[in-house]
Amino acid sequence: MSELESGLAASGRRLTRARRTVLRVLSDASVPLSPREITAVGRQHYGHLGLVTVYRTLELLELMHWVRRVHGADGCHGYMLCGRALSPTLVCRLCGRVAEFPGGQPLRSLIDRVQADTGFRVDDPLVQLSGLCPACQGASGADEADEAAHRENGSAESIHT
Amino acid sequence: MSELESGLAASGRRLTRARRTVLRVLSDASVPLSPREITAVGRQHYGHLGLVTVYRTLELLELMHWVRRVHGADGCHGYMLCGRALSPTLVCRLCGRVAEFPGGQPLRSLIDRVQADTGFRVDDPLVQLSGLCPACQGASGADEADEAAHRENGSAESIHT
DNA sequence: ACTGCTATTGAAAGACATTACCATTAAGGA
DNA sequence: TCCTTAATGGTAATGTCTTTCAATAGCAGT
Repeated sequence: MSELESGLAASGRRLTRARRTVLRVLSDASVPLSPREITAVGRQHYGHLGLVTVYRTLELLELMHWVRRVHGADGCHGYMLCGRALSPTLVCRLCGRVAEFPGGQPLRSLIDRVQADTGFRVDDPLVQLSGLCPACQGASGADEADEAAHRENGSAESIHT
Repeated sequence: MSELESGLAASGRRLTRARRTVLRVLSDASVPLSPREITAVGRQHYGHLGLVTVYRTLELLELMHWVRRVHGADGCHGYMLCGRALSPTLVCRLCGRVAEFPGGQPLRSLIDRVQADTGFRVDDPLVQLSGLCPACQGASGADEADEAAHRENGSAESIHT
C-alpha cells in the first residue's frame, strides 16, 4: 500500500487523507466494496470522508489501474485493489470473494488470438469469471437450492452485471 | 427471430406483443441499446410499450441467454441479441459495434485451465474485450486524441463498466 | 368464436445510485 | 511560513431501476 501511495504521488497527484483512507479500506477488504461501503468503513478512520470524494477517488484509481471494478450479481458495482498484470478475475457468487488468476499467459494468448483473427485491437480486456470457489462448492446446500430456483432451465444462470 | 419467438413460447411463456417488439428492436439494432433506447425505438412499432416491461423482458431474455448485457464506456448497460455459444464479446469503444468472436475454443481452454489450476467452478464467464475495430483504427484521428486526453499515462485506459 | 384463468402489462410512485455545483479546505512547492 | 490551486464534502439535482397494483390480453378448454 505504501507502494500505491508513492505511485499516486509520483503521477503528480496530491496524496490526500481521503485518498489514503480509500486505499487503506480497499487494502483491508477481502471482498469488493461499493462506494457507499467504502465511505462507511473509511469514516472509522477519517470521520469527514465524503461519498462524493470516494466516487472521485475510485474513478482516479481505476483510471490508473490501481483499482478494478467488479460486477456483482445484484447489479451493484464493487471495487477492489488489483495487480497491474493482465489476469482474469475470479468471483465467487456465494461468498463474494475475488481472486486474480495468477497466470496471465492463457488470457494473453486468447487476446492475441482474437486480435490476429479479427484485426480488432484490444485495449481493455474485461474478463470476469463468476462461479463457485472451492470452499463454497461443498458447503452450500441451502444457497445452491436457492440459486437453482432462480434458474430457468438446465443451463447456467447468466448475470453479466 | 422467428426462432427466438418459438423458443420463447416453447419454454411455457406467453408470446406477447411487448416481447415481440423488444426482440424485433434488438434484432434490428447494430449496436447495444439501453432499456430506455429500446423503449423509444419499440414505441415506433408498438406505441404503448412500457419501460418497465422492457426491463422485465430483458431480464427474462438474459436469463434464457437470448440476450447479452454489454458494459459501455459511459457506465450504461446495453443489451444485444447473442448466440448461445460460449464466445468472447468484442466491443469497439469508438463506433460501439459489438461482435462475438466465433471460435469458442480459446476461451473454453482458458476457462478449463483456470478451473483445473484453482478448483474454481466457472458458471458465468463475462469476457468482454474492448478496443478498436479494424474500421476505427485508421479513421479516428480526432477521436483518438480525445481518448488520449482521458488517459493518465502510457497504459491503456480502463473502463470496466 | 366464446369464456375463464392467469401471466403479463404499464402508469405512477418510490428507492437508490451517481453526478453537478460551489464555497471551503489543505497539499506541497517557493 | 506563505501561496497557489488541486481537492474536498455537503447539498441539490439528475437519472436509473424497482415496487406496486389495477387493468389488459394470451391461450387453453369449450
